Amino acid sequence: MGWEEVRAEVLSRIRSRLWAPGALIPGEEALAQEFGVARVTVNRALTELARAGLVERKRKAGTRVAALPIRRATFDIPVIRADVQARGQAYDVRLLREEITRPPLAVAAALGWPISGGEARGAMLGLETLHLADGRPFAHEIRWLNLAVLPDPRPDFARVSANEWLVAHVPFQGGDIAFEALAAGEEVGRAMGLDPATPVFVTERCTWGAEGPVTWVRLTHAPGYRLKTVI
Amino acid sequence: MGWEEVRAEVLSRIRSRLWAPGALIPGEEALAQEFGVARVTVNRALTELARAGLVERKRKAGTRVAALPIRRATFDIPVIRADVQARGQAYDVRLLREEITRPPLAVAAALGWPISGGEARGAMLGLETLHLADGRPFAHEIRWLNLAVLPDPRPDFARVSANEWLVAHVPFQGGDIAFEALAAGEEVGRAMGLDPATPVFVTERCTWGAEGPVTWVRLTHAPGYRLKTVI
DNA sequence: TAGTGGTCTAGACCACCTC
DNA sequence: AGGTGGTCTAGACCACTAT
Repeated sequence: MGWEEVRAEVLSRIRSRLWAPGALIPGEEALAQEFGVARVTVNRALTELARAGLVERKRKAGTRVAALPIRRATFDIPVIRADVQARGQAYDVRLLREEITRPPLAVAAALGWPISGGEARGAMLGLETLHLADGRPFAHEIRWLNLAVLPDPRPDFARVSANEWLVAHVPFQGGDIAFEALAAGEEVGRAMGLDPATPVFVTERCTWGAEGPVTWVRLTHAPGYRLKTVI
Repeated sequence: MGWEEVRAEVLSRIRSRLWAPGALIPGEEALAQEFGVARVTVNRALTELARAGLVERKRKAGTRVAALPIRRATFDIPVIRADVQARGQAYDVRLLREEITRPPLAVAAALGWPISGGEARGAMLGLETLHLADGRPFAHEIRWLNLAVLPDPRPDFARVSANEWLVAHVPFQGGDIAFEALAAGEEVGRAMGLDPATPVFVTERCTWGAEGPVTWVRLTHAPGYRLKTVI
């Protein structure tokens, strides 16, 4: 009996409500004995179930079936070029704007970028990019980059996607991502050839490295875009 | 040196490009020796990195740094009541419609429900629900339930949220989930008090159990909704 | 303080895959 | 066919925390 079988057995007991939500299940030692495996094997199985959100584990308190067995899903953050090519379409990028200036307040706030009044606020590299699939607008990208992470001279972002350059060259530690539905608006609508009122799927991402903010990105996807995953 | 330290060290070598994207890194045995730990400890660390999408592991071929270090994010599928209450708002539900009839073709197709012509297609339980936060529309839910998973008599879904009843009573094995941005439309707009053209964030979920389809849900979130997670 | 989960080790066998 | 990762075991110690 391997750890996957142990996990399956425990899972089935949870689903059959033999171990109901909120209930305490036997300790690792007891389960190991019952299943005839080493304790580490049970530990591995329960750790996986805990990661999936089906049980909650606490030292001394033991393992409980989650009161509300929340489902946890994982998805890969799309890399646009790969995404387009996976659909069998031709990928192309067009750099619409590139300038060094101070970012909007909302961007600075999200990144924790100094926003103290007037001149004190630092400049960032602002990029506006249109991603094309088979020549048609696929996504519109607004990005602000911390100049400190860029070499001098900086990469030619008209030729290299900023995202791909970053993942390959800038170590980063974490960030956050948010999804929402918005109207395209004037600026993006014009760039993508959409009515400003068109509902669009928007992804916003902040990334930090060891030495502070790296980049802020807002991706507006063309109508029809669906983010899918398996649970 | 524990497995987390090993993971951190390997991660730092990847980020510093000492081990560049696509490169083969030393085997577990070699790393274990270098770090002065057991091979299992290295294994644990590398397994975690593989799960995060930073390295790719294959037997015999060894471990490689991912060519395009895809970021993988995980998020908890929101449980509406918990979601609302976590915002410090009062939660309430209103059941707008409950009927046993044949689901729309799109729903049947998504679930793999028999759609052979006319009478042959089976009926499901259709629910339309409005979730309220502090008395204001928070989300609109359209749900189709496989009658075979329900007891007789069936639960009073005017009092118990279908979602919460399901997670507590119906074993399920998997499903998929998709997010998109749409216009609210006539029906949902009326229920939520929105202009039909309002962009809304929509979640669609299919769930299967051991004995076939369990449920199909379409959640329309009120404007301003953001799905957030950390990467 | 005592009990539970978290982790480590050394050795072993196995499954898979590339060579 | 051989090398690599995947897993198992038995025993041990540690860390956290409920009591």
